[in-house]
Amino acid sequence: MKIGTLEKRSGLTTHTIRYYERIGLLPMAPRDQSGHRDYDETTLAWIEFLGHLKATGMPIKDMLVYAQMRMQGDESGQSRHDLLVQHRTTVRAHIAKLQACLTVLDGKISNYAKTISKSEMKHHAASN
Amino acid sequence: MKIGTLEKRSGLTTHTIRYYERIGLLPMAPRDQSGHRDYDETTLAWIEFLGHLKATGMPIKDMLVYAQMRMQGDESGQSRHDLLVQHRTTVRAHIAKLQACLTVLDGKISNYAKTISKSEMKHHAASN
DNA sequence: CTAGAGGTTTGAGTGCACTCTAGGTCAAGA
DNA sequence: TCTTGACCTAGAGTGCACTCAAACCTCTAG
Repeated sequence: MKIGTLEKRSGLTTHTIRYYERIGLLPMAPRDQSGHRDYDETTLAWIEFLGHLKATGMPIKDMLVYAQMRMQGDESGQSRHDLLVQHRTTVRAHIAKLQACLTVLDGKISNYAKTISKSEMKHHAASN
Repeated sequence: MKIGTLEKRSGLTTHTIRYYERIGLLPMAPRDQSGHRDYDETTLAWIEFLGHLKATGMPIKDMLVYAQMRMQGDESGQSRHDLLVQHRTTVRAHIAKLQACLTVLDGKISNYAKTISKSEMKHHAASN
């Protein structure tokens, strides 16, 4: 698969794909006879997983650590497990915080709703 | 209340407080005779609310819109309400996405856990 | 055979949200 | 009186995660 295809299938731009390779998030892609990158399906799965880490707020630094361990092979299984467990804790805390904020937001919104319906009543009364 | 006190009570640095004022997120604080900012409790409440917007991922641009409406006074009640309702939708979607990612993460983690316990069994068998 | 689409590299530029620096003023305590 | 510390302004610098530019190469269709 060429980089343009991967762009369409992964949702990353070619710019970002090359950038990820440059910094080590993606392994150096094998090149064809004319020097063009040639990807297989596993890259797509890896990018998808990186997307999950990114979506849950993991900084690139940390993804890099995970990527390094992944390149080290099987012996890093425990460390990768630990890193993900650690990250999961962070994500859970983040969700909890968002939900708390959502509650505040709800309160604020219903406050506005009350104020608005009151001012509607006033207008209604005035127009009678 | 002086800016140093507000720093302690709000959790923002004085740098950030002045920056927020510069860009219009905080109203120009009244100054005392020597030109120092003098805050009251309402500023603290406002900063706290800004914190909720920030924590839920609202960009400063949007907070600025809300801040402008707030300065316009009561007539902006409806717009402020609408903005918050809009934002709430965004936040809910964000939480849903995080939870979906969390599920993926859980799957990955239990996969690692399985692999690790298998390799433990192998080591155990080898050491027997 | 030539235009155009898509690939390559290195390095510079962008947008966001701060964060810090330099150079100054001012009030209170030793 | 002198020093210390908290405050002031304008503007420069930082870190993150891209994003784009310039100059070049290579395959394919008309």
